[in-house]
Amino acid sequence: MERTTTQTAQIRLALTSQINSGLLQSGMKLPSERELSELFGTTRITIKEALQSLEAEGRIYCEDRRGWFVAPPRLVYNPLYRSHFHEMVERQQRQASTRVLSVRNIVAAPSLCQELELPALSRLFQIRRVRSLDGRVVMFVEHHLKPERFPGILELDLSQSLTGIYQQHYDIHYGRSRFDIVSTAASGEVAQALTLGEGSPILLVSRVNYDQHGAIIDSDHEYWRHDAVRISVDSRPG
Amino acid sequence: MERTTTQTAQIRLALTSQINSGLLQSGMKLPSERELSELFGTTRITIKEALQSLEAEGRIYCEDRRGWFVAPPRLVYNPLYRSHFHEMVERQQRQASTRVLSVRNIVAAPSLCQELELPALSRLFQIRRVRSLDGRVVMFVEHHLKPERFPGILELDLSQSLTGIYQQHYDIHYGRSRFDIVSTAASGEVAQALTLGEGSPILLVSRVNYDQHGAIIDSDHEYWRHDAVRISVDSRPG
DNA sequence: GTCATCCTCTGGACTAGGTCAGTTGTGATG
DNA sequence: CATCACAACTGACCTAGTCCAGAGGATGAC
Repeated sequence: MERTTTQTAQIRLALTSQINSGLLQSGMKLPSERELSELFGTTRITIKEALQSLEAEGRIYCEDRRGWFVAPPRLVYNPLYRSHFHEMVERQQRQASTRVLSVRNIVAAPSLCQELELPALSRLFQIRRVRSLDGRVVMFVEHHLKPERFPGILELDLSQSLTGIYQQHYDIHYGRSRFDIVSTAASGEVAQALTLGEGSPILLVSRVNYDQHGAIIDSDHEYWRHDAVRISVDSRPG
Repeated sequence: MERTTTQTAQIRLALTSQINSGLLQSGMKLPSERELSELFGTTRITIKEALQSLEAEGRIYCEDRRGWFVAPPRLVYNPLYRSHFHEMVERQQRQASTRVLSVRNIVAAPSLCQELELPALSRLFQIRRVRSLDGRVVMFVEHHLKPERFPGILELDLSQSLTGIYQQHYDIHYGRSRFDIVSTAASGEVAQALTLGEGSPILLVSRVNYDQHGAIIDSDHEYWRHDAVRISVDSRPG
């Protein structure tokens, strides 16, 4: 009974080398947990632990009751530019799509009032969308807009780029922006939208956007599948 | 047998409300997994799952064979300024410390050559350090410096701020910087240095630093405990 | 051809234990 | 009073299963 490393580490190693060698390619399905447990002569719990640590590394991902898949390369994303998502994705030779989940006129939660420097009990437009990369949902985003700046926006086709709509319909251009990144866990609607289990690690990018005159216009809360993105910031853009 | 939510979710809820209410304060130890499993009438595996999801959320953290603790507030960190770590921490009314792990003259790995725009097989100074926040190790960092720019630096006291040493001894000041953030998993030395299990989620901040003339001077790879930090970037610093 | 139905495969959630290896406090010993 | 050995406690790691619900394909009625 050798114990140079743990069993979990051995399974992890075996799978990573398969991926690195190209035998398991991006998007391919791994054998089922049951098959793997037989293959490695262990229990599903041990297999699951190995799989979860590879998931944490961003090498593989899980689709609920469908199986485990090799993770595609990360999307490179600079949150300083609120660029058109589709454009950014296409520049990286990938395919993007956006789906609107809901559109509402809500009373702002306290944390939102603070974030957008609003008085208590202000109203806001809330837009919830999911964005996919090569057919896989990678981000859930919640936008909150100041209603007085965007009359009638909720009637437009919001599966387009908001940046584009702002420019074309409201003559608003982005200026400064400010963002925070925290590594946290999916829960509730976020978990559901990203088809993740409750408690899966995700990356939350919260951004407050200012217009060309320095006034706050809206905020975004982007919940990214942690393995789908590489955040890249340059203090002096080329 | 009620099944409004899962058992895991109930345990998570019970613990979060205890933390929110202040009954469990920052840094306090939770009961052991065994105690909790008795308390909630379930098995250790289920308890562990709940604990891990709270860990992913950043509410609690685990110390190897010591127990689970309530996580302290996150450090706010702007990687665009390579500020003095100690200064930054103290501005946030926290306590910082740095420990040097190793100091070496190495042959650069291919990925490093690329990152620092070096020819193949270049030599580099490598400095490895861990940094603590209020006594808890929160970050493992690996610096790679161009040797020709820093003669004799390996003989200095490297538990100080590198930024300070650069300024005082070499008259080098930071200009532009560029950084990437990916959410990944701890392994090997990183896991050990941060006293994390293999496969625990961490935040890797990779930075390339340029001097006041725009020449590359060094790079850092910072491996952060994911629950210890909030990355915060403002495109127009106040 | 279309659509509902069923059946199989998947991971999700859970039980009920076990051994091992660090960590820590306690108490005896010098 | 310091120090060292030891026992108790901790999470790490593992076994060997059960039952459930969603996803997806095959099948068959219309």
